[in-house]
Amino acid sequence: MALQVYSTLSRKKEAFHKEPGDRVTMYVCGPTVYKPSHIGHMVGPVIFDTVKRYLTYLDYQVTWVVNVTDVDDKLIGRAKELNTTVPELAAKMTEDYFGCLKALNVTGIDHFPRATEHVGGMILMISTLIEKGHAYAAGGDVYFDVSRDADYGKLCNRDPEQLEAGSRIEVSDRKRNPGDFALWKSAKPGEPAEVQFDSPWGKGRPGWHIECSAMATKLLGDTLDIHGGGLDLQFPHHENELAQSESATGKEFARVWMHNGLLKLRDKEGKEDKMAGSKGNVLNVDRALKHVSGDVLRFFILQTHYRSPIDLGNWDWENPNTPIPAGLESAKAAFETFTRFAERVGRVTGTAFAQLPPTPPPGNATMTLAYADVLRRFQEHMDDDFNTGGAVGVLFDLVKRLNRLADEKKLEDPTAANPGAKAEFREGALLVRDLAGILGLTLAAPAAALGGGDELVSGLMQLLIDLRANLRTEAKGAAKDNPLKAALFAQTDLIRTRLAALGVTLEDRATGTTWRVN
RNA sequence: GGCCUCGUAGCCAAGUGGUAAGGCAACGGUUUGCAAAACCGUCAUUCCCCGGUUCGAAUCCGGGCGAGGCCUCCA
Repeated sequence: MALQVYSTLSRKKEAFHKEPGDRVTMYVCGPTVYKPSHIGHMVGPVIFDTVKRYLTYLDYQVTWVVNVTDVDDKLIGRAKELNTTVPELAAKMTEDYFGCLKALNVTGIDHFPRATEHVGGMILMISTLIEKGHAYAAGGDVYFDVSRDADYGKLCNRDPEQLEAGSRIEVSDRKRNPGDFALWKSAKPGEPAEVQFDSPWGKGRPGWHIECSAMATKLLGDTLDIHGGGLDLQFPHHENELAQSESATGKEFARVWMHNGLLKLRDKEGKEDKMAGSKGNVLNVDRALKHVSGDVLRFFILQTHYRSPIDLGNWDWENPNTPIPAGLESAKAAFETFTRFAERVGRVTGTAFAQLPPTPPPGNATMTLAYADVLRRFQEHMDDDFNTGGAVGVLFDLVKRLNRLADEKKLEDPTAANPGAKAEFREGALLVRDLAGILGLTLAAPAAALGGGDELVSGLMQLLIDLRANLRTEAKGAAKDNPLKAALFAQTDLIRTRLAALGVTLEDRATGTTWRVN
């Protein structure tokens, strides 16, 4: 089955319009950098990063652009509150955003254009729109004329007439129609000079929608292959982008429109809520990362199909005993299957999971029959509109199968030589690594699980483990009726129980004892 | 009011015409000095309800009930 992608514009899955080897352009609306990112801000980046990874795996040449809105009302307001400047605030919050992307292994973004660096291009596009009669200047503002756009509303199925009936809060008397939207906003009294730009219509700054149109066109051309963003941006943002871009260029703006679902959660009473600053139930990425790894956050997002709302489950967010929502706790527990497996690969093969040699690119790869079905199922899911939830299920199946193999053939037992089974295991492990890689999951144990790399901690742990190992050897050697046997085991159990109370789990294996911080 | 989603086990979730993936939790078992981990097994005769189409429906159509998003520069 070839790749199918759902487009909001047609409201159905369509065969992807490009051939492997082709260049693919992708534009996704990015953040307004005025506050630290919360986990909801990561949903889009994780999904589209995964889209790019899969397209790249299929041999497409993907160029991905995400804009950074570094001038707007919220930035101006927030900078004033913090007694700082808009550029300083924007720079700081952009750094925060980049840090979050890195933590979630979002590595595929090729360009991050800043709105303030492309004002010239926006002015050019606005001028074109005025020349073509699609926009008009009024008192220092410029508005897009919705009535001159015959197919306005086609993305979201909106009727411009209906918009008039709606209660628009900011009905400016400069607008000809209530549905018209600002392309250029004149500077207001008291606004700092740094948010004022020169234009043919006087000092001011660009409207929100025009920045995406201008920057996407500049960096990727008139027609995008994929335009993405959150479901909440469908209207008015994407509708307006589409209208102004097609009016300016006369060409189709985007072949495929992809919209990701939003996070949802429920309070302690079980009532559904959205994450919003006004409710106080915002989970910043920084805070979430204190409790779960970036891998887990990413895994959590990818368990659900990207077009569905992502359910965080119940969260008593005011209670310090429930620092993260139930859904994340559950994802954390589930993901340990993978991190433990990755560690096991190290024990079986003698090579750390992350250091496994690269697999030749698809096409050249000779997948043995043993795992061909796994790869096929994985691809079928991903080909079906990037069904990452189904793909994750395949990954679980594969890991279970390899664990069974390792159990049955005793692959961790150094005395049981079994080169054939080991080779089979190793090949499966490579596939796990590759498939997880397509999803952007590293499967690395979080640093915190190993004591944060603290040498003193690991030294002390090794001391305890060695001491305990001596006690265990003594105890095992003691005769059944020797009271010392029980006494010694009581001591080894005491160490383990006390460590557990501190959040450290000991695991005794044939090859020795390992430890982890929960 | 208009536009658009969604309703699958205690919880999350895939499946959109051929007889219900996967995960969390729970409970048995193997293994272990005992644990942990891993593995095996149990856990929805049924997919919100009522009709219809069909040889066949969780999937399509109509109606109802319930939840949510957007129409306000919220990702």
